[in-house]
Parts: sequence; C-alpha cells; structure tokens
Amino acid sequence: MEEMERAIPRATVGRLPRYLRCLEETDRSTISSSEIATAAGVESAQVRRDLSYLGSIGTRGVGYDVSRLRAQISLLLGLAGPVRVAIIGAGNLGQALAGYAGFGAAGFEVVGLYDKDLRKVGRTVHGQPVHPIDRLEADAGAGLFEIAIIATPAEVAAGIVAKLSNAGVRSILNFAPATVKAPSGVEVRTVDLSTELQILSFYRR
Amino acid sequence: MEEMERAIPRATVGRLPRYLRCLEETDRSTISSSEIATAAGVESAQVRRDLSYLGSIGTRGVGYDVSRLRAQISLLLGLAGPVRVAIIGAGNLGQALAGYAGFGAAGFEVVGLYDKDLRKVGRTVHGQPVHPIDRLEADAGAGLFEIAIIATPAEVAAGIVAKLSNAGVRSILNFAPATVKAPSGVEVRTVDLSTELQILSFYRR
DNA sequence: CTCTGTGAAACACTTCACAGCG
DNA sequence: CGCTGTGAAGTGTTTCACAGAG
Repeated sequence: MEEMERAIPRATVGRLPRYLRCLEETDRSTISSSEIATAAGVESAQVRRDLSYLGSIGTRGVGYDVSRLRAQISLLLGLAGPVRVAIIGAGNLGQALAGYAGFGAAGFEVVGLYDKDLRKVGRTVHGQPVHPIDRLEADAGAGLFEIAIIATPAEVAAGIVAKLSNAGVRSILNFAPATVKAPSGVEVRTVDLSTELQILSFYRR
Repeated sequence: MEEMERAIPRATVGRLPRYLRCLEETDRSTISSSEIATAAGVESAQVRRDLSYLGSIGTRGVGYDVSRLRAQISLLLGLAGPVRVAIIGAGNLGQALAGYAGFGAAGFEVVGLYDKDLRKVGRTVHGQPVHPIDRLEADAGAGLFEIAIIATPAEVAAGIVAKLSNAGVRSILNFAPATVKAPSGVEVRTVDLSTELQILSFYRR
C-alpha cells in the first residue's frame, strides 16, 4: 500500500522556499496570496493552491498570518531544527562552499568536508575539519549529516552517490557536471554551469 | 500572430544538454535511444520523443548517428558559434566564475566583468577586464554578449535584470538569492544554494 | 465586501504500445 | 527483426472562476 495522505507536488515543494523568503522579508504581520504572488513572481491562484497543501490556515477576507505561515512552511520543509550538511571534495568549490556564510542564516550547519587527498585530511578549511573519503560511508551511515553536497570531479560523482545512498542519505546536491541516476527514494539535484548556459543559449534571440 | 512551427517544450530543452554530454562521452558512431536513456537517466521513450522535435533523423533498426545528432542538438541550442558571456559583479563568486576553465570547453567565452566598485574597474581578473557597471546597459545594447551571469548581492539583482532586459539581453543566469520576475521574452534562471538545500531538506527522512 | 480554498477545465509533459521503415 | 517515430492514454501542474467564510 502506498502512503498518500500528504502527497505534496514536487512543483509546490520547489516554490515553498521562495514563499518563505518573501515572508522573511516583509515586516507586516499578515499577507494576502496576491501579495506573496507579486513578490515571488507567480500567480495568486498558484500561491493559494500551494498553501492549501499545508492544511492551510489563511483567514478569508484577510490573508495569511505571516509568522504562523513561516512556521508551517519551515516545519514542512524539515527546517525546524538545524540540518547538517557534509561537503564531499575539498577542492576549490568545496572550500568556497565551506566558507559560505549563508549556511548558518538559513539554518544549515556544515559538519565537515571529505577528500581523497591525504595531504588535505586533518587540516581545517574555514574552521571545518577535512576527513578521509574512506570514512564517508560510515559517517553517513551513523547519521552524522542529513544532506551531502558533491563538489568532486565528475568521474567520481556516480560512485559517491552510490555510497551515500547505500548509507541511507536521501538528499544530495551535486555540483559535478555528471548525470547521475538517483536511486529510488533518494533526491539528487544537479547544478551545472555548462548545462545552465546551454539551456539559456537556446532562449537567446 | 504567434510563431508556432517549432514549439519545443521547455522540459525537452532542459534535457538536451544531458543528451549532448552523453554523445560527447561515447566513442561509438551510432547510438540507440535506450543507450542514451541509460546514460542520461531517463526513459527511452522520452529520448525518442525529445529527439523527434529536432525533425529527427534516426535510422530505424539502427539508432542515431552520433556526430549528426551532436551537430543537430548544438545547432538547436545555438551553440554553433561561440556564445559570449558577461559576468555582473566582481566579488568572490564573480571572480571564481571568471577563472572557471570549463567555459571554453563548452563553447562559451567570457568577455568581461562589470562592477560598481571603481577600485576594481580597470583591473583584470583571470585575464578578464573589469568594467564600470554604468557601461553595462550600453554594452548590452551594443550586443557585446548574449548571456549575462548575475553574481551581485541580492539587493541589486532586480535592477540589473531590468537594465539587461531593457537593453535586449534575453538570457540571464542569476546566482543572487533573490526572486526576480522575468520580463516576457527574457529567460531568467536562478540558482541559489539555500533554496536547493531547503528543497532537499523536504525529501530527507 | 475581500480574500481564501477548491471543483473543474485547461494545459504541459510522460509513458504506453505499436505500426512501419530499413 | 530491431529500433524509430508517434497516436493515444495517462499523469502532473496551472489556471479559471466562484461559493462561501470572516
């Protein structure tokens, strides 16, 4: 039997962070769907439909209570407590990510980097320890982090995804320019500069 | 009257770069839809449907001619000649992007950075000149680049998008954590770390 | 009277399944 | 016979439009 009580569409999940940001930027205590819509760049009916999945509690004639709605969305996105993030690969990108101050503000906590190069292991990068890549699977299995960010060369990305998903990690952000098939139950989001530019190239002129 | 001859679905455009990469990685001269599908992590029917929008020329019983197909996809994505890219914002991210070697390999050419800080203007970053931000609109209008990458603080992102689209730029990659509404006819793709992590947080456990 | 929540319609995208070409 | 190309069916998402709560 399938679980189907709270089937929130992927498209909706993808927009909730945007709504959350709008809510954080306003100073009013109540906000209507069309105000959120304008700020988020979508249709107001879309906002109402999306928020209705939260078992929503807007007030007709008024709108949504900002702090209540923030709490609801944060809860749904699993942002109630701190979310721990591991960075795989301590090269240029991995180090830049480790130093990114935005993590804390958004409730994420970097718990370490993993690298193959033993000369890097044991050092710290922006205050974060660099661990040997051999320890990755065990640490993942022990539940030391919830989300993994892959910042390795493309050749090894698929292997890392396999290890992580074996160890029970369900959320992976992949910055390697490689197409990796997500094992079922695992969400892999790939962000690649060349891919983005190629898509944009289609839409020019 | 609307142009409708070649309405290629956005979802298809988003997958073409992946197919292109598979084609670049194979050493065979012919390839079937299910082979592409396996490599790209999608269904074979999806590949055939997507490729059929290219006015496709597979050979029944055989598959697709790799070099022919590469040429077709490149052409459709507008990658036939070099595509010029400007980087707006010469801070950490902008500088890192300017130094990213992957541009050339994928047929993109960085033509310069733009920054508000006059102390940076006139310097070069990884061989790229830094121009004053005032010149952005004129340079864009003069057609000096096809794609703009926004690597500025969030506060100024919306204004930059407005200037660029005024000047006729149709393709924008936005790394600022800001929701910008794309003027019609302009494609804006936003990539933001916090948003990605928040989405992934939903799918953990 | 305003603004939510939601059936129902419209639209977009994916998958099935098979006719038919090479 | 193998594999493409595509009608048709299925699924997911957006938009319309309005009943009804506050």
